[in-house]
Amino acid sequence: MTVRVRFAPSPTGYLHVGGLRSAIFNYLFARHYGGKFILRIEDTDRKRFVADSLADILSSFRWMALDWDEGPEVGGSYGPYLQSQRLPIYQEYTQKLIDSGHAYHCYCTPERMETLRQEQMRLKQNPGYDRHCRNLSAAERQTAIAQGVIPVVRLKAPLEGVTVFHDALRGEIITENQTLDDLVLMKSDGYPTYHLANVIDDHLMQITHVLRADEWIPSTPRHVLLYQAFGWEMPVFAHLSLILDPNGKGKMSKRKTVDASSGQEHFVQVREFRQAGYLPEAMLNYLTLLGWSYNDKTEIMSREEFIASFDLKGIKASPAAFSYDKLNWMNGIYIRELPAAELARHLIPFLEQAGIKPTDDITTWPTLLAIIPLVRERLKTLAEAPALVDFFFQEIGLPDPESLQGKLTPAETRLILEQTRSILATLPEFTATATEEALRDMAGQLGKKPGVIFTPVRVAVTGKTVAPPLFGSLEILGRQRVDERLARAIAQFEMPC
RNA sequence: GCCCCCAUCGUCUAGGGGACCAGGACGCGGCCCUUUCAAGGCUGAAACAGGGGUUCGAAUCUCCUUGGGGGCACCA
Repeated sequence: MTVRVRFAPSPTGYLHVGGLRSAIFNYLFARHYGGKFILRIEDTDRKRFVADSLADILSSFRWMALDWDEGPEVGGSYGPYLQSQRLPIYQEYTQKLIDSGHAYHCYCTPERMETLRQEQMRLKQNPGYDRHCRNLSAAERQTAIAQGVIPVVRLKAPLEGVTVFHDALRGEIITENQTLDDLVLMKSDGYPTYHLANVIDDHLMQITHVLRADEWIPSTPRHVLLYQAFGWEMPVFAHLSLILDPNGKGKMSKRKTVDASSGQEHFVQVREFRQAGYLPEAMLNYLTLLGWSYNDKTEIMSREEFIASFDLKGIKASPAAFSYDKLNWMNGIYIRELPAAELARHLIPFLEQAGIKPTDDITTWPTLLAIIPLVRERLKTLAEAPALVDFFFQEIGLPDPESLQGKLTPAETRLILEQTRSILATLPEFTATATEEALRDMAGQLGKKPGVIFTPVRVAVTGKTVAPPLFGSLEILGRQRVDERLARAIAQFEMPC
């Protein structure tokens, strides 16, 4: 039997990082066992439908290189893979349930359901359908139909006994049937609910393993009831623990937040991570290790290594808090491991978005490729690059005198800048080693520590107190531009402030 | 309120009766390297939620308590 698993998002919003992790687990599981990874779109809620969310899901998958074997845009022999295109199937199977006595029409209006719910809350009873229509007489049914009420179809859940299912991660989960109510299977708009569509499709698509989020555990017994009503064999269930907010309090938020103390933005949508300059490889690595582990040592694993070793045994049942700190660290590692040309290619869109055009004017401006060795290990995300390298590609503003000075006096600063300018102007070769040697000599002659005199030069040339390594930067900027920037910095000290 | 799930350093985790006065990683502190910032190296602080069992022996098995999380829609 070949393994067949699915990820089944509903297109009600952009793909969430929690959903992505479920997708990754399914994907790795399928690839490990040489099975099929199916993408099915559960678009049965017409009210919450978001038009471009399907496109977002697909593009997020492509970005992550989670290739699906069956689903939208690739097809497959168990389609269609959009539930909205499978309505006749659900109707057919619903009728079977009605015919076999496992389901019934319910004519209760939304208004009645609302008052019922409020009454139950008032009496501190458990909310749930009171089975009002479960045993309607023919006359009562006729009256409702005559009034033009469009019914829903409900499952006739057993009133006593227990429903048991086996979760691959947690063992037996037993539910008292009296805690289950008669859930809606078919809505009055003719669309199935998740519960019905999910069971029918998993069966028809021959899904062997259902790896889905923890939050589905409470409704699984109802799914089991449906499998039993249809007389179908159940898939293996494995419920994945939830991802918690970084503080460990509650399910990870659906909206981006900003951490008050660190200022770190807490992204939640896959597209946000992408825009913030995280690499898909890092996301895959981090997310897989959030809830699954290989051993007590390994932190960095490639996709191939994950595929080779991923299975249900390594999955933890307890929820896990998302750590942006650790993701940042890991993303930095992946950035550093990227070949220079590859990193440059990744960086270009981020630079362009910041108004930097690294490909323009390469005769007068430096090439991105030359800069990469200087900045590579300073990046945690791609989005940090523009602020670090902008001075290579565009003019800088007038350097701030206080930053230029550092701990020096204005007179000392000016002297250093002037001497630097004249020394660099006479250097036969404008290389990193030559400029460094020259400035170190100069420091010795001035009786200053080298680091002290590098500061004004750095600020003059880069406009920043924190910048890539100075001498490499000088070489890339070139003699003429360095000279111009030194001159402008010196001018700062010619007029009294 | 009712039902369900979970429980090792702040966080992610290793651990499945003796190999553990609990190992790794992120983060945090210190030192080294160093032109700033990083990166890197070394190093330090930091956990078995509590209480009953079972056992010669429990982080590991069991029960209870506590804590945390999730679910109770004509949403998925």
